[in-house]
Amino acid sequence: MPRTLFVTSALPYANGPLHIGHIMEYIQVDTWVRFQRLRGNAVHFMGADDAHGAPIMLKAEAEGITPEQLVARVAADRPKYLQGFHISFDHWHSTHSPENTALSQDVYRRLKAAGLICVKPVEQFYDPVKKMFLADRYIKGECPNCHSKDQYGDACEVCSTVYSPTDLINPYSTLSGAKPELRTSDHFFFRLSDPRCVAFLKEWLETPGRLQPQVVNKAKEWLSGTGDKALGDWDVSRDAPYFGIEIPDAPGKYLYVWLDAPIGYLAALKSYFEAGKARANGEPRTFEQFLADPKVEQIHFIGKDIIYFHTLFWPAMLKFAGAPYKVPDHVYVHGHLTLSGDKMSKSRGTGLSPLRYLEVGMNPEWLRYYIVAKLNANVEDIDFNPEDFIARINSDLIGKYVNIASRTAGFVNRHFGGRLPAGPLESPLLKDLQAAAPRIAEFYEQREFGRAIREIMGAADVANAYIAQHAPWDLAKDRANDAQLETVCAVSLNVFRLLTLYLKPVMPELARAVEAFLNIPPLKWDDANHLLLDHKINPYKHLMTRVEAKQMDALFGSLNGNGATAAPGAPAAPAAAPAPAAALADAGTISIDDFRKVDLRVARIVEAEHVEGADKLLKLTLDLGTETRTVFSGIKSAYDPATLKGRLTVMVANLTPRKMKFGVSQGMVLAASGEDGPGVYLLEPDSGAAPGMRVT
RNA sequence: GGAAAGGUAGCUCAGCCGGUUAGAGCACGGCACUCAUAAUGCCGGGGUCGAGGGUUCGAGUCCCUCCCUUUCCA
Repeated sequence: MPRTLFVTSALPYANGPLHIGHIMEYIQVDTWVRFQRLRGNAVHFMGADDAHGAPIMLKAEAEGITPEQLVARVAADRPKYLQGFHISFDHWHSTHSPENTALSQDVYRRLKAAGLICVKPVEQFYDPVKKMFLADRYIKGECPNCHSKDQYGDACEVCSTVYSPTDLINPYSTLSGAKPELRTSDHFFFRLSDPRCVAFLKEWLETPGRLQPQVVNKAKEWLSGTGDKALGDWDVSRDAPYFGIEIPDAPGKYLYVWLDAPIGYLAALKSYFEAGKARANGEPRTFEQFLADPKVEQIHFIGKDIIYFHTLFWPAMLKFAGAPYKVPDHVYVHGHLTLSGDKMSKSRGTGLSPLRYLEVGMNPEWLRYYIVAKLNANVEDIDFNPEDFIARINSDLIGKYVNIASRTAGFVNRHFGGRLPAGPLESPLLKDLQAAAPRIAEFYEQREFGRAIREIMGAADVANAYIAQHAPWDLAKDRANDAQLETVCAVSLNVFRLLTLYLKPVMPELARAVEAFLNIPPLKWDDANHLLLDHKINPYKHLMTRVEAKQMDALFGSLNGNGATAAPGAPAAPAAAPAPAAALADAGTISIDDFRKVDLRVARIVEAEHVEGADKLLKLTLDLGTETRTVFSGIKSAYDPATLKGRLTVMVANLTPRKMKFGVSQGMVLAASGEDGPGVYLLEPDSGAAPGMRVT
């Protein structure tokens, strides 16, 4: 009996392009989904942009466009990535959509009717200039503990003290610079602490097989916390102005983005049904019928950073909204991707750019294979290591797997007119490999991808030893050996066919090429039960190329070259320019798109001060028009802080913030300097430029 | 400060409920082979399994303490 699966990946925030972390998750889900399809299960794989919230509203404002325009622009960018890495979503939608508005308001009304929404006054900082309430991250001030300046409203990055924004000394809005005032406003809360919710969640969490054990432990920690760790009610409203969905019957109040975001899963599904795509995919029922069916498995893949929302709020929301809403059957959590052991920046996506990966012409299936080979069912981070990547791809895929076909297909074409014999093939090797199908399937099913790959590559090793042992090149020297030669090649190519099937969830395009080579219809999992005999194959063309070190250089070039070694916050980023002529020759060229990635802005130095204990750094406070930044810059030798105040300069505004001994540097200012002689010269725009202007 | 996960060969990782000389792939050395876009096969060197205690006939595997990494929480 085939299963029916409604599968989602986490919705990416629509304030910027997809980064490698998203791609890693998509590769995991896509592999699992493709495996399910191969097995004959019905899969409806949904994705969408998470389009609401203050950050998007403010970013759009800073760019002088509407939030709608911003999310539309970001959405237009998605297919490049999804198609590029062969991610087979059945539908992609947005939380900024009529479907999501209707569903979110519906869920809200039902929760309210169930008595699970309450109103409480909340006192919060308000920006009188921007005329809006401020989330903690938009408030800065002096740490009440260590008195470091410019600390965020939730915690001090210097002394790690945690406090609330109201504890800050001399707080200011990072949006306008204004002094925020405390104001009170009514907020709506989802009563997660209601005994009904707690009882339900306990049961939901403890259902065997639903969640990974580590995830259950984590969620239960939150659920059963006492005292100040007790599970609190969830503030689900925000005051206007807010880019989001209006709360029914509450003018000026909007649903918090985290309420409508997961409902976006359902909105995508609804849109998919209404567009007729579900029907085209073999699902005749309506959206409501489908959703309400307890046999439909609702499965969410997410990263470990959002366990909280998906194991507490989300199931509780669905449960108490009632039919046709249904609680998730599974939430599968994965770890993050690190780059040679270093954490990648989530927001900036530095490190490994998926777009660059595609642009330098690297094969997307290499990355799919590499990531899948390292994934397991645990909530563990996996590491991307360039040398390891090259070794793994070249040795596993080209040296072992593809090589099996490459080294035997020639004989079949030269000696037997491209025809495989009628058999039967009595081969323990093939028998074992066929017998491995259920085991490998179970590994895929359980998301133990690394084990599946080990099993598959182990078989490839055996096959190569088999070929070496039977030496078809020796057999080919004498026609008397034809029968044996034919058998060796037929066994080898049948091994290759089975390995291709087992790898097909990971490398669909390669599998397609192999199917063309073998002249067969698309492989399904059940095809492991029989062999390919008495069959004409096509001439072999090589199926996959090796990774070259220079491709990795191209992928990471700009990072390994100078960015990683130059002290962030220091001026002149490209390592203290040597002889200019040489530097120009060595630098290579970049595209205009590469250049556009650098967000250069005019900034006014509103504050410049010495840093105690630092012999090169000055601490600069920069006004960017819409916000202020703190930047540590190595220009102490050349400038007296007093002379810098009020001057305009140019800064890199989208540089990953870097924690330094003295605080966090949120960008860098540009300055010229000679080879090793003295002198650092701060850049300054011509008169008329204003803080926040882009430099292009 | 509390919690979780992890720390096994140069690199990336396996090692189920404790059991004999700790494994694989890559890298490295030697040999073989030449069908395959130098791919493949065989052999080999290489690990005090983070440190220190303990339980046990026996511990990488269980218990305690500590160190390091990453993450979460207040």
